[in-house]
Amino acid sequence: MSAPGALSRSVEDYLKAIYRLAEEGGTAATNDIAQRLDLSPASVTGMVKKLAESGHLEHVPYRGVRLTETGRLAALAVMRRHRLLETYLITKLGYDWSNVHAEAERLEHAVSDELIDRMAFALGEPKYDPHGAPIPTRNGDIERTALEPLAAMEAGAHVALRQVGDGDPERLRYLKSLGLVPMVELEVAARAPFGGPITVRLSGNPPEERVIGAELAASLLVERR
Amino acid sequence: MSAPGALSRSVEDYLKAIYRLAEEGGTAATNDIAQRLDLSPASVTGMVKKLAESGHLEHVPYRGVRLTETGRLAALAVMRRHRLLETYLITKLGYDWSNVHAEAERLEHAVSDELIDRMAFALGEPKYDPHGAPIPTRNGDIERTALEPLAAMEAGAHVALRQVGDGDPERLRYLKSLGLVPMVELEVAARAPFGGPITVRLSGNPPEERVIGAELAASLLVERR
DNA sequence: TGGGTAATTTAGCCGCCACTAAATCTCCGT
DNA sequence: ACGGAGATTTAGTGGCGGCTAAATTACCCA
Repeated sequence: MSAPGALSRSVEDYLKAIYRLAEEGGTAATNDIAQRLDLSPASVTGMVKKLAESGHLEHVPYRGVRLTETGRLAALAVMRRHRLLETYLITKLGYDWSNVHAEAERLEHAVSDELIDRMAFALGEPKYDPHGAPIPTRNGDIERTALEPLAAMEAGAHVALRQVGDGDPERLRYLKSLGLVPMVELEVAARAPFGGPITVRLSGNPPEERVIGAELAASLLVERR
Repeated sequence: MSAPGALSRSVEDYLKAIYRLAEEGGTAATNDIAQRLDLSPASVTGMVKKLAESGHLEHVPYRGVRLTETGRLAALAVMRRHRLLETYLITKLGYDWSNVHAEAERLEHAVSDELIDRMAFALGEPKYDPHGAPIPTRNGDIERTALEPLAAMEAGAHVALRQVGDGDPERLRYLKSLGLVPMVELEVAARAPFGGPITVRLSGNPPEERVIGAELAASLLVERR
């Protein structure tokens, strides 16, 4: 739906979802894709066959799916659009970081590459979006970040918060209220055992402490200091 | 496709086309709609029936179509989105007025009203788009301009150019090269008979003359001075 | 190693929105 | 008043991208 020669909205959503799944867990299973896109597994099978025929991915029936280079580039183009849109909406139009996701999700299928490039220029060619996710370049290069979840850090670790998921507005509002935004420096003050909460100390004056549930801590990506 | 509770892209295109036709020539005939949207007349009949059932228009078979208030408001919402998008893209992102139409045409179906309102605010709530078309308000009010085509002016008439069509990039580039942009003051210097060209004098220093073909002159809307 | 369960695919379907071909209506001019 | 041209509608179809229900496959465990 974007510029000429474009893929359908559906196709773009599939490619993006498959890319993200591969990024996280290795192979993308039919079920995972269905869950991520809120579709029935049967629907996914159908689309996957079409995408295999169009050369966007390889499909071994009953096994899984892997993007081809073509598919990878298409997925990255969508992600570039999404992340630049989020950045633009927040920076230039006063959106709150907690609810830009939905708007970007619709626009990413409608904007042309020209518009995206103009936005990128207006923003000074940013490398990260406001949630800390790296923005792919026009050519499909993307920074391979080696971030770890906060949940994996041992007590005493010094880390910088680098990236948070952009999908859930409520969670984002909560994180912002805690001051947990990308680039904040943290020290892991304590870890409760058995999947309990993590306590972090914000480097401020005076330092403040935050207690973070295990699930939330698993979704915060940090870099060691 | 826009914000929640939205109409499909097709429906929005139909409503907009019908509104524009009614604005110009009174009733909107099946054939006119088909031509404007580049669809077969048979397709139009089908969609028109659906739109009648959904209460967006009244349809007297074999006669014509008229928008209901619901349909009118929906059409105006799309036009507001389109015109504000064009204004924003030109003003804030450096688009040329000759080719912003296609981009706006796609985006008008994807942007939320929140985004449009933010753009309007950033632009200072403009009343006209860069081609001179009035921008409907949030509430669906639109200025009823009483403009006449330049082609209808007699020799000696003093007019201001107020509005030009936004659809044809090449024509827009040509107009711009002639200095024929909205708000320019003109005097009709001469009219050739039998649908011949019109010569206008631009109020400048020194005044310059332009010869405009009849067809082009019919598409330029002016206001008497 | 044979089942049972969960994942996946197939089969058949539906809504949306186009299309062509054929039928029908309107209306104008003689 | 009527015949024909042109406009419009009906009938039947197709692609896209969903769905459910049923069949099939993979895999783990006893």
